[in-house]
Parts: sequence; C-alpha cells; structure tokens
Amino acid sequence: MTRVLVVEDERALLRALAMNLTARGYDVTEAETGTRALTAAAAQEHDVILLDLGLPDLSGLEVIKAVRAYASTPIVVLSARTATAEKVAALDLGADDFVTKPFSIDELLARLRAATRRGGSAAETSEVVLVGTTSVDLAAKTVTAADGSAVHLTPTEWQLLETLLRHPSKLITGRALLTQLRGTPDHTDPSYLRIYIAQLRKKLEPEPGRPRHLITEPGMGYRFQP
Amino acid sequence: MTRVLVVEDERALLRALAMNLTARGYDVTEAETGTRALTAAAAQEHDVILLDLGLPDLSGLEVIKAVRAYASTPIVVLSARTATAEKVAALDLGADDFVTKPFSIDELLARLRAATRRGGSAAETSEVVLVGTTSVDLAAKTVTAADGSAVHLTPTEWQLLETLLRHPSKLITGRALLTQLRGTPDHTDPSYLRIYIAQLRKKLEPEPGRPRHLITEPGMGYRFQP
DNA sequence: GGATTGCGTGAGGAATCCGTGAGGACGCCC
DNA sequence: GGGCGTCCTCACGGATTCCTCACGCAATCC
Repeated sequence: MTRVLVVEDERALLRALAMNLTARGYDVTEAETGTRALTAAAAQEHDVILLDLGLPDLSGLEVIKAVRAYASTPIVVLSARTATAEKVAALDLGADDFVTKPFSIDELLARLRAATRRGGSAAETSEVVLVGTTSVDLAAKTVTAADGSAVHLTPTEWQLLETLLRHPSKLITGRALLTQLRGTPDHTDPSYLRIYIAQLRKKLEPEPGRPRHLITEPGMGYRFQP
Repeated sequence: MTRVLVVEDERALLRALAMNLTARGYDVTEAETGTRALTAAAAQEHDVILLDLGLPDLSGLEVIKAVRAYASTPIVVLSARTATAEKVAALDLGADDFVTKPFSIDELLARLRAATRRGGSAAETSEVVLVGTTSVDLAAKTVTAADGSAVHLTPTEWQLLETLLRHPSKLITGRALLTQLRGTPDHTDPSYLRIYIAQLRKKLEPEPGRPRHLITEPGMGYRFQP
C-alpha cells in the first residue's frame, strides 16, 4: 500500500483529498501546517508527499528544502498560483511535479502514480535485488551472502553494481559505465572496468570464472541477468 | 520534472529556448558547443536532448553518435537546413525527431513532449520488435526465441539488425548497410554482408533457408518484413 | 541454350576484446 | 611514520569475433 502525506491548510480540501485517496487504496497521513508536515514526515517514511505551497506557518518551499535535506521522497506540489517563478523555485528545490488548482482528481491521481513510480516507492518496495544466492540491498548499501555473512564493497564497486542492477537484463555499454564512474566521457580505458567487474564477480558470483548474473557481451558491454 | 539539455551555438536563440522551456516547467541545461554538450550529457542524465546541427566545434552528427554510444536519451534535432540527406543521416544515427527552422515554440514543445513520452522519462524503455516468433528488444539488446531461450548476437550482427528493424518493410541498399557497418563508404564487398545476413537468419528465422522476414531483394538490397 | 551476374554457405587465419595477476600511487586512520 | 585500503595502470594468455577467400547454385540477360 502506498503511503501518502497530504499537506493542505484548507480543511475542507484536506478532507476531500484524504477521502478520495483513501478510497483509492492509499494510506493517507494528514497535516494542516508546515511544522506538522515535517514532524509527520520525520515520524514515518512516506512514498510520496502531496504539498500545498500556501501554508500558514512555513513557506511550502521551506518544507521542500527541509524534507530534501534528509530524504528523497517524491514531492508533488499543489498550488493556486500561476506564477512560474514559484513553480520553478519549487521544482529546483527538488519537487517532482506540479499541479495547479483547480485540478481534476484524475489528473492528481495520475501524477501521484507517476511520482511514486519514478521515486521507486521509498524503502517499502525494498530495493533488495537477488544476485543468485546473495542479496543486495541498494537502499541500505548492504550485501549478504548465502550463508548470511556480510560482504564488503568499495565505493567504486557499489556505483558499478548499482547501475547494472537498476537496469535488469539490459545491456549497458562499457562506455556508459565508465562515464558513470568517472564523470567524464574521455579516458575510456576498458581494462580499468574489467578489474571492477572481476571484483564484483569474486564477491557475488558462486563461480567467478563462470559468471551467471554479471554477464559480459563481447564487444558491447555488460548485463545483469536476474 | 523533465530534464532537457539544449545545445545551440547561437546565444540569443539559446537563451530564448532556455527561458521558454524553464517557464514550461522543464529543468534546462544549456550548452553552447558540442564538447560542452558531451560533458553535460555525461555529468547528468537527461530526459531529452534538443540539439542544433550547426555547431562550431563538432558536427551535430558526431554529437549524436557520441551520446548514442552510451545512452538512449531521446534526441530532437534542430536545423536550419532543408537537406533531406542530413535529416536521414541524423535519424539513422539515432535521433528521434527533427524540427526545421523557423519553427513555432508550440510545435517544438509538442515534439519534446512526444519524445519524452516515447522515451519513458529516462526510465526503462523497451523497444520490442517482433520478428516472426522471436522478439527483439533494441534498447536492452536482447533477443529471445519462441521457446524463451536467449539468443546471442555479436556487435556487427546487432548493428545490422538494428538498421533493418528501424526501417520496417523499407528496402535498404547493401551499400548503405556496409557504410553503416564500417563507417567508410569504400571497400564495398558484398560477400562480407551476406555472411552476417546469413548469421541473422540462422539466429532469427524459423527456416534460415527460406527467410520470411529478413528478405533479400536481388540486385537491390535487403528488407525487413514485420 | 550458354554465359554472366548475384546470392548463400563453409572454413580458417588475423585482429580484437576480455580475464587475470602483479604492482605502484594516493589518501586515511592509528 | 607506519599500516591499511582503495584506486588505477600495465602486460600477457585465452576466448571471441571479424574478415577474407573459395565454391556451388539460382536467376537473368543475350
């Protein structure tokens, strides 16, 4: 069940939103002020936050900034204003989408769905990926082997493994992996990449010599096979 | 929020585009040269790239090729030229759409929306094409046979199959395929091409001796029949 | 009907790419 | 300063892929 935090000072609209979302199967938390929104956001992890910009105590922009300081929860902003400056500011601070009043409930639901889909649905969907018998938690950054022992990965290994695991069974060019690792598209030495692939295989594959999940496509790149 | 990378050497036009797109809720990254475009593209993942073909340092086509080497970001090309040859070259290199100057801002926005919608907002995009009973995913670079088993293709086979599949039921000259494979228009040995067509038929067609989808037009070239 | 042209298939050497080991450079903690 | 962990480069054996050559066959042209 998707948990949504609704922040709206206008009481009638808040109740209407809560009822609609609850009826649609959402787990709704209500907040009437900015401070209550922050305490609610801190108390429980949500999958998406629906935030009205016009709040009595705090500016909606401040709420966005405060939430973004410790979480990457998707935020859908709700505003009556049409000023693009505010819209841009909200989006720049890390908001994910923008709905202008008046809005249809269908449009709002669509945007909520889009936001949760994009956001990966917090930790609830458990970003645990199974690589054979070892489990990888992308959110917690932990790897546990089949016998329960912890496996240690270096930062570079993590970055490499994460990009591979986030695109299951999709081929990723060696060049793409290198640019992701280094930030620059130049210096494309493939030998550098091979070593870290080898490291990952040593730590994750049952038979590093005969990989079954971290597969290399000769001349093309690498692929994670679930 | 849609992230768009705008590549345009004419400064006034670049600013005008950036302002318009920002006002529309896009997250805009600006680049005035081809090299800056490549570094910007490598630094951050974008949902769509708006690219002017007339750049001072690099050819726009080179930018397309460089980006396509490691990412499948949708590319909308912007050009003052009406030459269809350049248009075809850009689209063959992996551009998604083409807007000719002068253009209306509304048309440009519509095409950007279309490109991002098609691209699935930088998320997984599976471009699945059915070749008889086997399915080909051009984005993931995977081929699965009718019985679900995976089929392995070499880089050259992929490049050949991709150009054929991207122009369904359209005849492509052997010469065009060869130049696409090798990069140079010289050395057009047709026997070299036949081998890879044969390989593809072996791996994709139910009866390689009697091809039904990878059809040869004697004296002209090849054609993919869906 | 004969000759020519173009296509399909097989085999094999050359070139490229990948896996692996060893080892130095750098930053960090004790 | 010493030890440790990580990053990054280089070199070499092995596997995969590329590309050429040669030959049989079908269709077309004269």
